[in-house]
Amino acid sequence: MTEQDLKTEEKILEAAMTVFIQKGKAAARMQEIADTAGINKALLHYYYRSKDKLYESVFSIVIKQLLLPKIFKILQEEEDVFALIHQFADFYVGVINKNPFIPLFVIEEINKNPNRLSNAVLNSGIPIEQVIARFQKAMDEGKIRKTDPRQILVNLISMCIFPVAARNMLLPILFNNSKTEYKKFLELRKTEVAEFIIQSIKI
Amino acid sequence: MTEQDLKTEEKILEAAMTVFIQKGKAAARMQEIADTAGINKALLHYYYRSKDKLYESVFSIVIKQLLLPKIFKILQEEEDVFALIHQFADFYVGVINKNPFIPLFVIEEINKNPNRLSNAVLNSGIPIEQVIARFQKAMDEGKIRKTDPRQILVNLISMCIFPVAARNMLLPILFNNSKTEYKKFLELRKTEVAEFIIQSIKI
DNA sequence: GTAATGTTTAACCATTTGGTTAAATTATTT
DNA sequence: AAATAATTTAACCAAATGGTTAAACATTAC
Repeated sequence: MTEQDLKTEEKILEAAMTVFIQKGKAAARMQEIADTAGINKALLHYYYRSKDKLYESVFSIVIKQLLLPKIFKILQEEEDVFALIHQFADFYVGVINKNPFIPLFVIEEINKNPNRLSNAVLNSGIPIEQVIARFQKAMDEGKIRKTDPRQILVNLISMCIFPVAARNMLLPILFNNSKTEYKKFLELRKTEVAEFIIQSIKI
Repeated sequence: MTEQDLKTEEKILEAAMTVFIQKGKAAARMQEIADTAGINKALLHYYYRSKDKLYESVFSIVIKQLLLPKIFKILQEEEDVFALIHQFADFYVGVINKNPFIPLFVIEEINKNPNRLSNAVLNSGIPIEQVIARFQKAMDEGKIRKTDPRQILVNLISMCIFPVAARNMLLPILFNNSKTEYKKFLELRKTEVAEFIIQSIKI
């Protein structure tokens, strides 16, 4: 049944996501994925023939449906540079926070399969150069001080992603293991990061 | 022979480091580590009984000898907040750049063994609170604008670590796969990150 | 109701991999 | 030279794991 089909496939994908993220591809066990999905190994292979194929699917979903399209579109839509930075930080921190597994997943993938993600990004039509150009333009117009615009972009991305990727390190060290405190902290970051950057680059 | 002993043990540790970082613990193969070290599997087990023990050794070295002691001492020595930020960024970017495997290694470890690293940090006597307090003091003195000092610290760490961890993603996207360009970029970051922060928080 | 599809069970296979062992060889020490 | 330690070779084992298969059962479609 189509209805049931989707449900099971969804269940599998979510389970696979969880396990692949927690354990990494190599350490992830098909049995555990099946268990997490509430089905058995045979059915798991019935839907996704191999571990590789399953991983491929998960990766594809994470990248194509969660990361690429939504995130960077903002950069095209927003006119003002400062508003753009705000939108970006707000949305990016939000997405990452909702899917805290993404950064690690992506970072791990990057290092084991360097070309795949960068190709995906490069082929996605994401106008990185346009973003860079936008910063450049703002510099030329005297709105922000002059620096390598890539530094700004890297700073922005770093500050959005890292705190989530390093969550398990920050939690005990900075937040006494209080998850609510950490959540509040991340919530504040949505505006904080943008303000931090704007404060730094505005003239 | 003591001389040879150290050499072989060193070779093994370096090889293990390389492989563990590139592949992650689970995907790392003892055979590959042996090959990388230029020895055979039997000798590998002769020195380090098991994969777990070997990993433990590598992790211990990375954390204790490379990360913890050197990095944060600066924070105690430097008087001026701005100088402190400069020293920190300079040193941190430098260390990470020299050992670009560290961030991923640590991040992976964090997520598979959440307590170990944070315990290490907490038990290392590193005065995180003092760092926070230093920012706080600078705020009280009206030297920097008021924010959650943890935000500053997290920003600092994020901007130092992330660009290296995401190296393989940034390289093709922002630097046309030019390693020299990327290296220049990171070299500049040593001062750039500090300036970026100071510019943002100074009054 | 019957065919098709989804799902379970459970046994099974092939491969990979961590780890061992024992014997032979080479280098070091004393 | 003799003893000791380092290193290699190569065969081997046990466990884990990805993946298969076939038969039975359940559910849904037509």
